[in-house]
Amino acid sequence: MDDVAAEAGVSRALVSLVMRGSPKVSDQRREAVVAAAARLGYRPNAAARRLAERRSNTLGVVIDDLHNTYHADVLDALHVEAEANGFRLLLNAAWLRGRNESQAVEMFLEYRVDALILLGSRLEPDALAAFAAECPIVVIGGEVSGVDVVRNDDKRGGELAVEHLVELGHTYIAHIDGGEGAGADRRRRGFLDACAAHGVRSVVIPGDFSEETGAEAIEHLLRDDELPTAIFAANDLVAVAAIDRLEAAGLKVPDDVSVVGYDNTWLAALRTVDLTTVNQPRREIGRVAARCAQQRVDGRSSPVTHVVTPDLVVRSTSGPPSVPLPEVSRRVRGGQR
Amino acid sequence: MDDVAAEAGVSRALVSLVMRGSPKVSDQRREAVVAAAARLGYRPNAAARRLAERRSNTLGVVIDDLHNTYHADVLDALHVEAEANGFRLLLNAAWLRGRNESQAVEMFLEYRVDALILLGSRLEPDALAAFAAECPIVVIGGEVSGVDVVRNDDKRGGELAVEHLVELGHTYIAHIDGGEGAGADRRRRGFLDACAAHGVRSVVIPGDFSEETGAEAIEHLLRDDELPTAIFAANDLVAVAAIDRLEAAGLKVPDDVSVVGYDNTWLAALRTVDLTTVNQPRREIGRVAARCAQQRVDGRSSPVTHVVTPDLVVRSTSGPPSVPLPEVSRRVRGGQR
DNA sequence: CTGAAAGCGCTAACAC
DNA sequence: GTGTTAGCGCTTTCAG
Repeated sequence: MDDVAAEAGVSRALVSLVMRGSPKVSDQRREAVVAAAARLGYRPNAAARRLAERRSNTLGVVIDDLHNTYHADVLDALHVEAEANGFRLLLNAAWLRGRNESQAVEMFLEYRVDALILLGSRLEPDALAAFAAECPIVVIGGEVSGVDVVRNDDKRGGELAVEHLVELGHTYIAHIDGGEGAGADRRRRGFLDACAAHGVRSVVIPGDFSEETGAEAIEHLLRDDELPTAIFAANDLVAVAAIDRLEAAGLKVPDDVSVVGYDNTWLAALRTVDLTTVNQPRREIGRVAARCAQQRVDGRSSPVTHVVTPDLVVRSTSGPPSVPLPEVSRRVRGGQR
Repeated sequence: MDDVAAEAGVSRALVSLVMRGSPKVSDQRREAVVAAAARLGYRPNAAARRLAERRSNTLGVVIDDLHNTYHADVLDALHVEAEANGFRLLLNAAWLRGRNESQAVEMFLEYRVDALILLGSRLEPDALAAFAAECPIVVIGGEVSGVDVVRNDDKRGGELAVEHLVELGHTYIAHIDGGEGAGADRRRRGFLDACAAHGVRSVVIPGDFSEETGAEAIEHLLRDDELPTAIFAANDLVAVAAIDRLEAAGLKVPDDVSVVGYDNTWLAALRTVDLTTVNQPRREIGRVAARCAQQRVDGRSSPVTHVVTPDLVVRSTSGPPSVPLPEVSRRVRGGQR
């Protein structure tokens, strides 16, 4: 830095001002400094800067599972918003399916990031609380208390799926459960409540968020006397696996069975798949999370929970049930179109 | 740190030694220091440390496209290997499809990472060279010179696909090209060379790595008088889109047309898809890249290119052609199984 | 093992 | 606008 100052014929302080874009520098000198820096190949040292400054202007983002493309969309929005607020993003993935999440968080704590954003955290509440005492934390998609949380309204999502199917005329709907997965219990709750509210029969098949679950659930259903005419899966992957198994059994989707997923992932949008699914407004989630972190950095001390509203994306895996409908329902169906 | 030293009743230097795990500290004192640190909630400041140390013990990883799940696997391996060598990984995604890659790289340069790993870089050779002058760079999947490169042998991959199809008895094979995509030209080269070597008819349909390409290519082929009995797609996504379009046209895969993809992504492994595809040894790629970076940090100055060998994963989208085969070939087919 | 001292590269006050 | 003076929190060196 001294070298740059010498090269530009100014003081080191002036160089410092230019480097962080202060407005109170004359254009002439600014250019001289920039030119000198370029000539010398000077690049400010981030470590030194953050040591001298109080804050790092950096948000640490820990991603539970990089394989989940859903996270990527949230990150996009997060990045745009963070950038707009003068923050940089530093990522770290919690490899090995959550095993190293603490490590990832601690690394960022040592880096003294201004705030931490956890995408799909599996941290124990205790561990999370301990970390939250050191640094503002925003959890996306989680359910913990004591930290900021941004998530979609899974219960409403479950309701949306059921409402859609009921409107199509279905009267017996199955739900393939997501087990311990994030939001799975709320999705189930929404499913059950909506089924009860609309007076349709329902059944819940236990499972998790995996592909195997989808196939096994169908096996399970096929053993019953009566197959539901519609299935609401805990997420898109399960839905796709279920469809695969249904078709292997000679059933047509949506003619014989309708299937609805959750998350509106990249997979659901594939034309081969073209899955009707509940969409999480990822960009909004990212935006809200970034703003949330910003506010915590700016001093707000009490954590809040933001719930964003999901919506339904109707594609080609849902349709009216194949059983002949009574005249009345048929008219309703027509009105739907 | 002074506080911890006081609390533990030792010198600050000793605390420093303990914090970075030096072996020449008695267990007794070490424990005293650790306990004191825990009691005070002390956490070393990474910025201060890297300012004082020469190196940062950190590798910066820039990911071109987080939506590409292929990268996630490479990262896993990268992380394991880096960790084993005492390195930490810091990620940054080049959002907006390559537009911000320079920014991401510069950020890491300011952080003074020991080396940079670029996953799927789209940087101009000039820009890359400029960065490489400041910090060792390893490009994964690229093709540039002047930096370390780790990539799979795309040409061999193309050959593998053709060899597999020829063994099944195919005599007219189409290739849906990957255009400007990474490695696409080499895949095409391998395809053409192998077709020539085995004396089978070939046709190349231009495209890129997108889903649209797969569908359009099939439209294109359907307009011809004679449909190839097998298709080698530039990547898995294209292959899946092609299969979709083929089936929409009433053709069966693999009965009427065999399809082979490239990359062995998560998508190909989905049971619904079950795509025969060329597999890139991601873990090996990750491992080699980490080792490469390590060596550069340790002093090796001349960049090298590592080419790892792909292999074929045979699944259910490839099979013998439907046209009746002469007796001779039929026996070959049998021998294959 | 300790204690002291110097310095990593930068920012931040303060006077000029 | 500019130069000066302190540190930021840690590592490192070196004598004891």
